[in-house]
Amino acid sequence: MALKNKKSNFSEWYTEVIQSAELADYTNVSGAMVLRPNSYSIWESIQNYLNSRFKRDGVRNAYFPMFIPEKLLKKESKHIEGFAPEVAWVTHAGKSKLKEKLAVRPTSETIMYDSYSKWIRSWKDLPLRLNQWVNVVRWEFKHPTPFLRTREFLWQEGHSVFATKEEADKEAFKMSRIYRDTYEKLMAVPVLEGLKSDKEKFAGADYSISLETLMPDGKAIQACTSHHLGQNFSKPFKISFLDKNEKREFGWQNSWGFTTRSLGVMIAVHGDDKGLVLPPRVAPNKVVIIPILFKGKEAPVLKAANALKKSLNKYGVILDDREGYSAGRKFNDWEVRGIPLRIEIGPRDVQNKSVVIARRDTSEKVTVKVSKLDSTVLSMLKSMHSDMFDRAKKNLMDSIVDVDSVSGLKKVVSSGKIARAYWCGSVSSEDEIKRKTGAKSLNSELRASVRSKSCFVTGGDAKYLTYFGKSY
RNA sequence: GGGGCCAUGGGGUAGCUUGGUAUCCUUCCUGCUUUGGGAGCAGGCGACCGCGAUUCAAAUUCGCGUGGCCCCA
Repeated sequence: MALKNKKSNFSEWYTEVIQSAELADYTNVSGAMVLRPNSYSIWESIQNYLNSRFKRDGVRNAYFPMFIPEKLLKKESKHIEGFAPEVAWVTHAGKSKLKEKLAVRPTSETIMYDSYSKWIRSWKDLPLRLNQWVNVVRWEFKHPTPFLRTREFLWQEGHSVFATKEEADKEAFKMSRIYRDTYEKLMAVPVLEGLKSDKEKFAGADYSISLETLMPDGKAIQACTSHHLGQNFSKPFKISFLDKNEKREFGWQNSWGFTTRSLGVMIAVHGDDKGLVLPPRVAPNKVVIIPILFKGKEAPVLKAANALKKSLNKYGVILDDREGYSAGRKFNDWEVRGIPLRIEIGPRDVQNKSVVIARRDTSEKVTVKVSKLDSTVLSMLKSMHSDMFDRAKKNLMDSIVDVDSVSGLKKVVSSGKIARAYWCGSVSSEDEIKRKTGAKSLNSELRASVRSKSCFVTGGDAKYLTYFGKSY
């Protein structure tokens, strides 16, 4: 069963990869999908990585309820304004109507900060930095796509309170850095890090830092976000403390989240016409061993294959000793699932004390002596990661085009690329861009010099060097 | 937000115009023979999205619902 061509028919290719690699499945509820073990185990790799980074930094995990009373959700006006159209409500228990309807969390600022206000009394209680791994529900009416846009998804959301704005600022950028490492060092996905525009920032934030990248169909996608909330929530939620001078102050807050959308981005960026290609560091199983069995000569090959499995166990090895399937069939089975390295061992190899190793991303095959297997596997996994990242990075960079007019921007984004321009950042000019080109701002460079540059829309002073694109 | 297309075994499909007990491929199961790139032969399990209407008879026509895909903003 050959897959659709990724380049010419991305969305069908994407759907097919997800089905044939057994990553996810649809359910009877639109936009609610099953994460099958093949994708959930990748999510677990991401969890492990993020948890270790968070904990090393002093963040602790907790759990808050999924039901948020209506009046809590409404406490911060911009926040509820942004989320209201997508909130799913619980209104009944059995046949009886609830006195106050309950929101199924679209995000947990409001329920967490209600607790925070009770716990924080003194400067000694700060900083408070908690994270939770949960599901959230946002009842969108755009077409759902597995991982990329679903009505229920999994994420981690971190929520912190600091005594000063400076500390909060520092953390917001640090978290963005951790996310960037997760994409780039774990998943080999290059991203653009930058500031969201006033129009596109999180509902209730002072500013949002995001990571953005480009999908193979030429649409950009927001990969994750880290928000500085200022005192926008601490005031209505009364998160205040007595400082060292016995003065009552409101806390400075951040929230930051990383979702299962990242799996979709990774699948799309790295997959090819044979199926999924897993970056080695997220792959729960990095190696599959396929014994080549000939009738009457099975025993020595299987014995050698089992010995290999034992010696490579730390990489998470699958030994495919299923009977009745041809070797070629097994090759294809594991290629669809994206296992980074395949080791073939047959009678010829047993004789020579060698094996054949094939790389999933390049299809390159090498024969190595068993004595050098461990070091070869290690170095192949390493170069596979960096090659995958470099290829994707080059592709992303080649897709960025500088423009200095709205018509120029339209041309670039219509050709499936990302436009970059000096920009004033105003909501009105972003509305104009959207209307004339269908593109949105993605984010703006954190460290670009904009001195004496003028805005490509209004001609006034530019404040940002900004990326624009059609987007998910 | 606006417009268009579609729904048939686990996956992919034919049949629909012109109503008559559903086609083919694949997966899966059994057996034999195979295995260095999706093996072969024989046999087997498995389906018309839901509700209603028209009709002797509905996968096919009509209405409503549910779900999916595409295009435009």
